[in-house]
Amino acid sequence: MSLKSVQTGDEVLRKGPWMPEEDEILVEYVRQFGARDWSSIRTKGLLPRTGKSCRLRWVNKLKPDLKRSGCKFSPEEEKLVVEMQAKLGNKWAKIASCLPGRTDNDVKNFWSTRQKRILRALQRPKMPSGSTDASADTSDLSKDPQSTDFGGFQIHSPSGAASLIASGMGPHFIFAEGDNKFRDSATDTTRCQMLHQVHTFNSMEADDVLSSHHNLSDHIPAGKTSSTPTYLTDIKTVNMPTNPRTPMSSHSPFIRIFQIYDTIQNPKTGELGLRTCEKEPCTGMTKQGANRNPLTSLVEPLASAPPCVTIASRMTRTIKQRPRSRRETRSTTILSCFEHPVVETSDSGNDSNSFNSIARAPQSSSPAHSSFSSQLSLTDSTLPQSNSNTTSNNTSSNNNNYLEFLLQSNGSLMQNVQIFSPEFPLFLTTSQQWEKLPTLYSEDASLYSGCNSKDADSCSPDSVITNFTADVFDSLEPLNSAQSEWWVAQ
DNA sequence: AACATGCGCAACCGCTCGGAT
DNA sequence: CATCCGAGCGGTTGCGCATGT
Repeated sequence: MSLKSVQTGDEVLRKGPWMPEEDEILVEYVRQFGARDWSSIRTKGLLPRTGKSCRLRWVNKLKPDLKRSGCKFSPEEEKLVVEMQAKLGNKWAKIASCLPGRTDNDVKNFWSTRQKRILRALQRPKMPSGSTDASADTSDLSKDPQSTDFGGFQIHSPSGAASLIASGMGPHFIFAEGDNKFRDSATDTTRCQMLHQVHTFNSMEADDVLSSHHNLSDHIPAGKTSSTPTYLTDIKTVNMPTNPRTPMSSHSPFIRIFQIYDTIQNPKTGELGLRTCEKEPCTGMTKQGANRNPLTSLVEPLASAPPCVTIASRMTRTIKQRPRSRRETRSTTILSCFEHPVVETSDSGNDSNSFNSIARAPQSSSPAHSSFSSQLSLTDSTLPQSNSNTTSNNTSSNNNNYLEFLLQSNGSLMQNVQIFSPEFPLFLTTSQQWEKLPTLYSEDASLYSGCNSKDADSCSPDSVITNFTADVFDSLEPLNSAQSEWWVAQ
C-alpha cells in the first residue's frame, strides 16, 4: 500500500489510504471529544493527518450507520437521487441527508459514475448484425432512393446526457433486449434496411437512459404508480411500418418505444420548459392496418397530462441533398415541437394529415400551458437577424424557434444536442459534429446562424449560445393555430 | 495464464462560504 | 474587521478489482 508523506515544517503529514490503526485512533478521538475540532487531532499529536483529512475520513468511512462500501445504490435510492438532483442541483450533502447511510461523497461518486454510464450507453449503440458502424448505415441508406420516404425522425429529450436519441435517416428507436421478434422479422430488403438504423441498448443501458429522466413521479397519473419503476411502465410495444407511407401489415416489425420524460426550465422565468410525456396507451397504436406514423402515436397525450411537448424531428431532405445552409442542418436537429394536449389525431391514413392534426391541436387554457406555448412560439423577429435570412423555407422556422429556445435557455441544454444529418456520422459528440460543419459546408460559412463571426471555424455551440441576446424571450406571441407546415415534406 | 483495459471508489486538492472568535 | 476553522462542492487522481483478449 502506498502512503504518501509530506514534510511540512517540522512535522510529517501523512496522505493516502488510511491504516486500520489510524482509524482506531480517529474513532477513539471522536468518542472522547466528539466529531469536532478536527485540527486538534494533529496538534495533539494523535495523527499526522490534516484536520480536513480526518473529518473526511470520519464523515465518509468511520461514522456509525454508514452503509458498507460497495453497497450499491438501490433503485429507490437512485430514484431519490435523480429526483433530488433535478430539484436541488448538485447539492450532494443535501441529497445525502435524505439517504440514510450515504455521504455526499457517495452521492457524488454515484452520480458521476451514473452519468458516465449513461453517456457510454448513448455513445455506444449496438448495431444489429450486418452493420458495423453508424456511418456505414448511412451510406447503405443512401443507395436506396426509398430511404428518402422514411423521413428520419428523432425523439429528443433535451436535458443533459439523456438527450438520447434516435437519429439519422429513417426511424430510430430505442428498444431493449428481447426484441428478437423485430430482428427476426427483418427478412426482406426493406426491413433489413430499416434494421440497420435501429440502435439497440441492452436492458441495463436502457434503464440507465430512462431512469435518468427525472421528475417522473409527479407526472405519473394516480393509480399508475406501482412497484414497477415508473419509467418501465411506459414501455410500449407498437407496430411500426417500415415506411410511414406504407400501410402497416401483420409483418410489420415490433418495436418497443420507451417514453421519454424530461423537463427543462426557462432560466429566465423559471417556468416549466419542456417535457416529453405520454401517460396512457395510445389506442391508435394497436390498430392493425392503420397507417399511422409511429411518431403520431408517440405524441398522443394523456388527457390530464400537464403541458408538455414532444420533440421530434423528421428529415425533410433526401440523403443525397445537402442542406442549403448550415442553418438548415442545425434546424434538422430538432425540427418540430408538438404541443400537448393533442385532442385527437387523424386516422385517415395520411401521414401529413396526422402530423398537421397534431400541430393544430387546440391550445390549453391553463396558465402554465399558455406560458409554455409562448416560450415555444418565438417569432423570427425575436431571433437574430441572420435567422430569417438564412432559413430557406417556412418548414424550419418554428423549429428554429425551438432551437433558439434551447440555445437561449442555457448552455447545458445544448451540450448533448446532437446534429443529425445524413452526412454526419451518427453519435459524434456535439463538438465533433460542430468541428465537421465547416468542412462539409464551407461555402456556407457566412450563413452560420447565431454566429456573428463570418469565420465559420470560430463557431461552436458556445459561440452560438453566447451570441444570443438575453431578451430573446421578451417578445412572445401565442402559437399560431393555423395549419402548421412543420411536417409537410419538401 | 498473462496481460491490457475499463470501471468504481476512496481520497485528495483547491476553492468558496459562513459562523465563531 | 480580520482571521480561523469547519463544511461543502467540483474536479481529479490513483488504486484495486473485474472483465476482456
